[in-house]
Amino acid sequence: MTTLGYAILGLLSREDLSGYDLKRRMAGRVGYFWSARHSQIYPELARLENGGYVTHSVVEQKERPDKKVYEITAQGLDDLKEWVTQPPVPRPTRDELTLKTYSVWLADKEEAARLFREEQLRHEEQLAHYEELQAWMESRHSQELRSLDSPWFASYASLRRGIGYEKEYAGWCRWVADSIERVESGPHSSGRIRAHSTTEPEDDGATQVP
Amino acid sequence: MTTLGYAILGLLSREDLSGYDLKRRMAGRVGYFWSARHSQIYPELARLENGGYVTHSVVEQKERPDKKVYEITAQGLDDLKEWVTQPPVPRPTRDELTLKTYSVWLADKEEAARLFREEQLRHEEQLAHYEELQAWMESRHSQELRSLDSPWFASYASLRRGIGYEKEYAGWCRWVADSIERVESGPHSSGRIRAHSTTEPEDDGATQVP
DNA sequence: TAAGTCATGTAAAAAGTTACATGATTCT
DNA sequence: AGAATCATGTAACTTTTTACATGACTTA
Repeated sequence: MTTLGYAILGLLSREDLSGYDLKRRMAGRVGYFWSARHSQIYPELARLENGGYVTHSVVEQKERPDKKVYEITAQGLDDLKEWVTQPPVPRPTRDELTLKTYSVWLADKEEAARLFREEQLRHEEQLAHYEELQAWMESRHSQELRSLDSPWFASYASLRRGIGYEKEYAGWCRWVADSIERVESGPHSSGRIRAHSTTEPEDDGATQVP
Repeated sequence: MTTLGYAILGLLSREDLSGYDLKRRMAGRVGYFWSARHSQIYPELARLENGGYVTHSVVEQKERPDKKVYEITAQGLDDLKEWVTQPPVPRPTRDELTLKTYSVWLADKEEAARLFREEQLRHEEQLAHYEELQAWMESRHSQELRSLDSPWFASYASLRRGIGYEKEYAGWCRWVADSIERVESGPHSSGRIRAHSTTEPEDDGATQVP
């Protein structure tokens, strides 16, 4: 079973949904931490059904195309429950902005400052959006948030991760942008630095910087 | 040009390296925010050379196999500089632990608490490792850290991102684990909640929770 | 009437992981 | 003697993205 499969089961454990519905959930909500396009969702649903994790029934609609509504099976629910507490398979981080940062010493400083200021804004906007959701949940679902068996608690816990992530990311962007703007017209070193100096320890392949 | 290509160029802008050296850098250092296996690195180096971004020379070694040492070209350096300040292509977040959290309401609470406690530890260990590097950089390279044109500044800025990320992640794990442990033997709601209650707004496909 | 939503699929390409393959030297 | 390191590649597979494909109905 793939992680995408569990993402789908996680949604179906809360409500019965069509492939189209799942696509929309993967754009917002769950999409904040796991996303997929419809071209990935439809084949995955077929695989899940083949494996006995979900079943579907065709719902005929007037004025709208018919749809296949998927429901999680007892087996699917059991598998999902099991998976939740298994340690996640370690995936390497891939963050393009941090990678750019690693080469920012080569870049035009004005453009670099603009980049980090822009990214700071992006993350602050996302944070504001999350905080709206948080306020809404805390006001309208304060009871359920305290029950570990409620999906609202689970949603809330995930949301808190998003909030912490965006807050930290925005703050870091601000720090980088500030650092660049402060020193922008300050003292300069003489161009590129290549070939390590003698004070640097030899590379043992694991513990060195930069 | 792929992001992996720029990751390689970012390393080669600092020192000339063989494919094997690059593989090691991608395991630590740069690997903290962009990683690749050697099976991806060797073909990418060939593509980069084909495009005129790098050149190589064979270095014969006694007692060790000969190696190809790659050097960045003027064109490669220009391209890298340009790329650094371009806004990163938005990539969807994929975080398996947060996805698991979304379904944690279904899980055994004792096992769930153990999971988040373990993950907290993992992130605290990574944080400790980063903070060692930080202390080392601040003591041995305090001058270069203030120069925007120094690769040490760039490494330091990237490292600060890693520190913030791990600190926030560990803190969130602790919060989840604490939440579960505090209420573990508290009041229970009656099993699964399916089919949304009437107080929930209809899904407009973008702004709803959970 | 043009754009957008609802609805479901397939195909091709790119990116990334795991496995296959080889061979010398060095450390335990 | 066996495991690990140095060194470079290819092949197969999985995952993800982008593009192709269709068609009815609704809103601007």
